[in-house]
Amino acid sequence: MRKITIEDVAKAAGVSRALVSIAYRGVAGVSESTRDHIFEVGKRLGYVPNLNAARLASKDIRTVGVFLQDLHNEVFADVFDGIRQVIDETEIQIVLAVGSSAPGHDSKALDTLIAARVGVIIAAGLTMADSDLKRYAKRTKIVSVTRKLEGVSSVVADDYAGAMLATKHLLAMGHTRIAFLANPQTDGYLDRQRGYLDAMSGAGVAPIVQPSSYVRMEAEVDAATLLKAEKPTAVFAHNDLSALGVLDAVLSAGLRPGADVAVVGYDNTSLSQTPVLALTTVDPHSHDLGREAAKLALELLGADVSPKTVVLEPQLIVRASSTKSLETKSGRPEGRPLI
Amino acid sequence: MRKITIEDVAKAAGVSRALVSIAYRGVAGVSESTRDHIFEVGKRLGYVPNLNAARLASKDIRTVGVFLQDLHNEVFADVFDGIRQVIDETEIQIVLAVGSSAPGHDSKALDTLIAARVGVIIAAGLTMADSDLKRYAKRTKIVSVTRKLEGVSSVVADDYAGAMLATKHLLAMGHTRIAFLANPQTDGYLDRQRGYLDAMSGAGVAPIVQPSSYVRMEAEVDAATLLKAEKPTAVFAHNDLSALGVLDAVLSAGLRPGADVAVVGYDNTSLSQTPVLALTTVDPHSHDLGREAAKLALELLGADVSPKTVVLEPQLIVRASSTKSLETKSGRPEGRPLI
DNA sequence: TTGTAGGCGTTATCAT
DNA sequence: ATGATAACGCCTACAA
Repeated sequence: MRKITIEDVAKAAGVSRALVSIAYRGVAGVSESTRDHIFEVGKRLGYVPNLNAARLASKDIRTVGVFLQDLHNEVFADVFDGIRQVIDETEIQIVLAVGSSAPGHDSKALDTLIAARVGVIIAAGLTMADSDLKRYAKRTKIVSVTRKLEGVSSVVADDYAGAMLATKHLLAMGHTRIAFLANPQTDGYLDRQRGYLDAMSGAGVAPIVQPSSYVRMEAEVDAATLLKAEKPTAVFAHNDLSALGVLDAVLSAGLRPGADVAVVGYDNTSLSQTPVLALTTVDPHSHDLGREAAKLALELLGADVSPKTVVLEPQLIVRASSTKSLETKSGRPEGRPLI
Repeated sequence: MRKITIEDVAKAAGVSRALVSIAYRGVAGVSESTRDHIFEVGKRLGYVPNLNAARLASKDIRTVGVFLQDLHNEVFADVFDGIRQVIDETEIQIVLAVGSSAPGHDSKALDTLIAARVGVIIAAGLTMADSDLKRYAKRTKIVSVTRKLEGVSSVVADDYAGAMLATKHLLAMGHTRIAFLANPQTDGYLDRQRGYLDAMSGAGVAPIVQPSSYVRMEAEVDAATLLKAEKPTAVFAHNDLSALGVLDAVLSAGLRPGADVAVVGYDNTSLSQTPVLALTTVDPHSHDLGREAAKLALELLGADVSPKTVVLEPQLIVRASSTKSLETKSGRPEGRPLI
């Protein structure tokens, strides 16, 4: 089955290749009648434009590249939904590249996007070093999502403020032994930790920081260590996935989440929204981050806009996992306790 | 900053374009010394091969397209990991396209892949009609994952057997009022329901089927309806995400999962593995499905292999959510009860 | 091992 | 509104 090309359609429709191209791109320059005719012929022949040829020939790129750090973390699915919602309203195409929980995978993914000659890259969750990211930004237009860097257009939630909210919530609940389960210190995401530290010192309470990772199982182990060594009455995890690990550790220790140990996550993934887990968390509005990033990317695509940063206000979502008074079994509007 | 091309590298290195091409493709035909020299020059100039041009020019495609139904369902992340593990060992590129929980999105995604002229498509979780899928299979080489269809190469777990295992497990636990929370009847995935039905009729027990969807929130509502109307002592959900909804509904009804109502899911996503949820489920070995699919795709890429079907044996994973005897608070090897 | 030249399927510029 | 014709950057025989 030979691939049919624009020429086949042109010949069959009795017009030039140029007209077929114009018709399929949806730009002005064809009469309605011939356009309809071209489409009819094209459909009959089963013509599908060759994107490779199109991208090679076209000057102004009609493609945005999207990088997502990890498909196992639903945050990135939320971000992607936002991106797609905006992009789908245009004629622009998306090329997707994904990393993994392993570091170093992200520069490989960016390389793929660059090799595809996308007009702009929306990168969500980069963990490469600042210097590397800046080097990439020099070669290509980049919109960084969730990761802020001077000189690079970025769309972020105010993680510092979000972490403040979460920590202050725990302080207000009367906790004094509040631990922070941290992400790797080298990944460029330290605002949550800073917010926690400043909220703690602002209240004159000693901080407890337990280093951990992005993997739930490791978070569980680290949380178990933490519980045994520090006996905190509250744990604030750097994201929802890790918070799940904390819940596990709390249960394993024979304690009751929400009652004996308050647990707070970050991201407001659908996981935390589940009544079974009822995880108190901070909502960075991931979907909106994606939307904003896409809008910014579209601007970038058109012209050379100077770097811009969009910051969204996070929101604290209080659920049963951090609410001691909720330890009874009675029904409640915002979720249910675990125990 | 003008994009630098293969010609720039050739000129700077004092060789022909062909040699540079050969060098970068990693095929035989260059002396080691000149290859090193070419790479050195290329790196200095910041040369990145243009994939669009490469794909346009090359006869034998070095690209596989991957379609994933829904980024919000971790099963597809597992499948993708398996695919990538195999593909990453080759020089072959992956082009990714994703659908959504909304139907009809998948044919659009496949179109993108076809437009990118990938050599073969690995499609995980297609929900289009059989007839549509067959039509696509006529135009392009397709490996269907999780969805089996005659005449199309596919890699699947034996869902019928898996559902049998799950249902028989519940029967063995002494349940007689076992309900099945079903996926949409139009999506091409009915084996799980068939397995359930046959296991039930085999035991001479009346089945209870509650239609539902892929969205957790809807599953929760449907499960609530089910609990009230049928008062089942066990619910087998078509996948883990829906099972989570069932857990929610059970708790909302003031019942205890595992003790009052046994809950079983399907997929063995990391969600179900979490001790907090401790969800009994069926493991379709998603990662292996991805691996097998990738291997098959690589074969297809090389030659015109006739359609082949790979079937993996699923495995029942028993956890606390379906084990009545686990309703105490004592420690246990496989997870912990919810209550 | 190295170089030459034609072609891949579009887009874009310039006429008409 | 339509058509002719260079690019676009790379691959691939083929020749040397």
